[in-house]
Amino acid sequence: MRKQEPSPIAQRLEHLKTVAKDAGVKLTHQRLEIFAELAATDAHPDAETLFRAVQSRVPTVSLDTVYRTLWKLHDLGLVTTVGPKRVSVRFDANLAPHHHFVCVRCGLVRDFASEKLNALRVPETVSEMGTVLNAHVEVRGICSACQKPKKKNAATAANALSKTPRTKS
Amino acid sequence: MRKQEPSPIAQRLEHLKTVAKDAGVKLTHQRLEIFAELAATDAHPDAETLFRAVQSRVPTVSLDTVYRTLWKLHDLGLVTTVGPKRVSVRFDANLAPHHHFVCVRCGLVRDFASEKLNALRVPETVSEMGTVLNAHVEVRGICSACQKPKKKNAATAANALSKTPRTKS
DNA sequence: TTTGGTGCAAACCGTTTGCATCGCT
DNA sequence: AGCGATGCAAACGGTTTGCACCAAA
Repeated sequence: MRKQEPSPIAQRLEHLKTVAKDAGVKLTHQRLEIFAELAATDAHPDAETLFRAVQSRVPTVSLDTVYRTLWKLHDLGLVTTVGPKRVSVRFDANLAPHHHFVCVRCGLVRDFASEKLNALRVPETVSEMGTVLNAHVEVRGICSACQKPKKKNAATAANALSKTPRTKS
Repeated sequence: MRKQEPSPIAQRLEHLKTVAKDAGVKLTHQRLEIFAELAATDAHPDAETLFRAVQSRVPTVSLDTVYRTLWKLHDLGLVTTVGPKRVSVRFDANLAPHHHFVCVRCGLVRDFASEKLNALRVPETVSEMGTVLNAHVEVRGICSACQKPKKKNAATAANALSKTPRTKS
């Protein structure tokens, strides 16, 4: 997946078709529209925003379908979600610069320190987006607890929420 | 979780006292307990988790107080939240490695690319936490739209959600 | 026909808010 | 007394789920 292609959106649609066919899921009109809408933006819309957008072209679509489609695409590894998890707000009293390890399976978030990473500089491009306050690295992975299926105490302190592990990748 | 330091927790509590006194907010028993609980962990608990923890020592506290306290501490700059915003899940169809600029005011999230940042390596410490899948940089700041108070189109495509801007005051 | 997808409405759950009370200054 | 903080319960809003219907294989 290099860049410089004329249309990453088209590519994404192509990828969608491949994966969908491969997985045996139907590519309905709604699903195509929803994915197309999402693939065409980098604004990381939420379900409702996508819903409204799609609705203007497919008036019969329902919000539920948007949700179901998005999670299905997520299961297929075609879309990701931003942030640690689709759950509650999480708080942090550590004001010192630090970074996050996020378990995509259980939602656990743990800090780690790194002088090197603290010192990283962001490209000037970002300045055009707004004033930078700070930056940190977010590492995604599977935490140790989640790797041993024996233990069920997945998140140690931050779970009790895993129903259908929406995780894919 | 080692504590060779003179205890960052104590430091945080000290900071809390200073800031609170300075801002003229009362440091009630509940607030102290809630903050202490949060300051003592790096597990980034959610409100309910903190609630349960505090409850064992202060059986009379209510979940509402935990919420109100946390947001108050947030307003005072004593705690931060993890993730883009305390709102809906946001989706992303961009599977290529990329990074995020997040506006802390309106919640806008935009992508930016950077070869250098793509190449960053995380310290080995992280491996102890779990298997690393990927890593990206999350930059926090104020987006251009939010900086001009004249325009009300804060998030351009990703808002319509700001009620009481919990941001500072 | 069988199966998966969709729409609708109700259920769920995390979070917020109105209001009366309580405690500190 | 005055005022902020708290607890309770109700309200809210985003997300999920059960169920019946529809469409494609």
